[in-house]
Amino acid sequence: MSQTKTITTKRVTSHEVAQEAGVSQSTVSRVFSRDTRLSKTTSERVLRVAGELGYKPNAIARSLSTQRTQIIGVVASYMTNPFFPVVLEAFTQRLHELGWRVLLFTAGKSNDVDVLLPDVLAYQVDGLIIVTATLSSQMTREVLQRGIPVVLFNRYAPGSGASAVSCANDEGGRMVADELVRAGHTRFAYIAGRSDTSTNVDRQKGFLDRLKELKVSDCQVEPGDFTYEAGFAAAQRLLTSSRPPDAIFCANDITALGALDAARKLKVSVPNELSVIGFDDIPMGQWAAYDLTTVRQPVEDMIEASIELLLERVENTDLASVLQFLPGTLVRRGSARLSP
Amino acid sequence: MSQTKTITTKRVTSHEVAQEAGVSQSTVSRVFSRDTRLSKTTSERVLRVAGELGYKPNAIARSLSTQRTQIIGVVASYMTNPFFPVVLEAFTQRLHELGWRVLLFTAGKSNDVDVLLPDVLAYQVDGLIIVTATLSSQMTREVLQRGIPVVLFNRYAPGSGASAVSCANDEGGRMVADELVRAGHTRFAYIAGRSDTSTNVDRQKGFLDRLKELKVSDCQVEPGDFTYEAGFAAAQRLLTSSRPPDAIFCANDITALGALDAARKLKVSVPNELSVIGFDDIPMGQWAAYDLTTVRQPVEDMIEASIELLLERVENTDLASVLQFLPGTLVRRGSARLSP
DNA sequence: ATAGTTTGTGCATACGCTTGCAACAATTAC
DNA sequence: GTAATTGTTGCAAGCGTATGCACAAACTAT
Repeated sequence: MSQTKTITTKRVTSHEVAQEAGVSQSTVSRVFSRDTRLSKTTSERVLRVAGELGYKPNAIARSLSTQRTQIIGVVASYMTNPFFPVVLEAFTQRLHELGWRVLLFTAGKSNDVDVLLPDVLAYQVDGLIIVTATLSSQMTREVLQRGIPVVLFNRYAPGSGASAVSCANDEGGRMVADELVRAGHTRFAYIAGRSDTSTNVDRQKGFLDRLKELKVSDCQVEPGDFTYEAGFAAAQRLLTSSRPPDAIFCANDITALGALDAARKLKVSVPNELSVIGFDDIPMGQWAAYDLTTVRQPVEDMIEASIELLLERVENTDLASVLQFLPGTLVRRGSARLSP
Repeated sequence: MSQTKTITTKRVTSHEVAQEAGVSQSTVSRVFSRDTRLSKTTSERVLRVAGELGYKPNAIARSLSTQRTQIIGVVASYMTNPFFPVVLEAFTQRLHELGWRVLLFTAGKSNDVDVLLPDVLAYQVDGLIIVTATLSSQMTREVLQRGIPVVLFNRYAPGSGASAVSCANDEGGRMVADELVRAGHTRFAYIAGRSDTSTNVDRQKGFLDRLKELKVSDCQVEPGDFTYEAGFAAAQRLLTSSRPPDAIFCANDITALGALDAARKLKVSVPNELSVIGFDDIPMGQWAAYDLTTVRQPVEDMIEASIELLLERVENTDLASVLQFLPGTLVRRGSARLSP
């Protein structure tokens, strides 16, 4: 009378597999932990039975037992800046390949990671990657004290105890200054990002410092917040001012795109009358409408380095924190008039 | 001689809190489960002690005990299409507000969710949201059989047993056809997305069906894959053909942006000579350079509906699956010449 | 043949929490 | 005053897996 296999929701446990295969639960466990000393025969039999029953070890139970969740908490937001989604996707994929899972956290409007963190910690994440926002030094200490290593991506906080991987932003800024001056530009502007980020501070400082070194004093700084809208507005202000710049360096690419659109709207010819350079190298920079010259962050390498730093410290909690800066490279496209 | 508080990594458990507070472990547990019948005094004392010791209930242990992880698995990729990051961020945030956590999965190049899923399931997620890619009907059945409800977002698979929330794509396509015809366009084109997605199929079908109903037969269909590059290439082909269209409907916004850039490059005036309409309403459509007319997906409502559908089924596994289609709305901007 | 190894498996406990049930104290009813 | 009721708390048994230790069997070495 068995018309169909009854749709029992009951989960299959290692005990049931053990019983069915005529071995102990520990043996089943060992089969799935790839414990060595196990006879081929039992091992195969267990695997076969497990397959038939549709058994998969319960990661939660395993986590409780091993004191390791294999989960990495990732804090990321600002998804409207195309740089972050791409980074998030790459992190997730790579970590997955390496056998780790990603618990995702998004800082809301408040951008207050400190509020999120207790929830993250409750899930006993083995490590923490912070792609967006910063966390208070107090919170960082608390996390690290629990033995959970933290890696900041694309930002850093020296003395916090958290490791960090970032692009060499100051050098990037200096490089841009060099190139623009060398190509004969004379009136400069910098459209800033949020002033409370190391990213913006360093890019700005590198750019301005290098200009000063090159005896250039003519550089206006417009405030911004890393958005397209800010870039558009700032560029509009600059280009309609009494003394418009002939070169604008933007805190990031999305800001630069805004600046380019402002130039287009004002019929300022790029790159003849105006050079625009961004920072990040997001995919959209390559679009025909923009063809953006920019400083490329070595994203792949940065992610690889972040993961390596993190996992090292998951294995060995005693390792000291490390700040790592990877050099960016100038990508020459059509939005800036540069010497070859 | 105690120079500094020793940095013991040892986690604080409810037992320690219990001991310190002079109560049983169960009492501590009850305090944190907001169990009612508890005297104010003990409750407060426990909370105070817990605070001093920095105790937070271990969510993993709790999950094992309650058979509920409070974790929702989310599958999302294609982060280069700005539509998805925004959706992902919104999902994450909303679920977090409601007390759930998000385990993120990204389908790699292979786009094969079926491979990922066992890993997802091992973590005993309480529910599954699939924003990107589809999973085989066999896999769906397997998941549902384990009592894990699945909601597909922005796609659907009738008969699979998975619930789904999607925009009314066919209606959207019809609406676009209506508007374009009404405004007097005569030569139409559709730049498609990936042909194996319900999203593309329905938008295309709605558009073409409605054109036919309106006795319009002049409509070319160009293949595409939901990317900017595809939109650019397809539009270029169309606009340089012997009989270029005066209206292009694109499978999604990012494709439409590519089409617009192709038009700009070819000096085809928009919207005078050519109308372009997209689908999604991504933030970039509002940019000055594009000012894209498009069909807006009611993302907020769709997300809210998805979550409601999912959580209902987490509570009550017996509920039947539901397909829900929410109407999109036409956002009139400058990229299309339409009647008011 | 005997002692010493190695190999393969089971037993039992731990991981940190939830929760049904029992027990006790405090209250109320009579 | 005793009995019934209510309000608080503790006891103990899970949840599903990992793993140290013990033990039996199968080999080596002598």
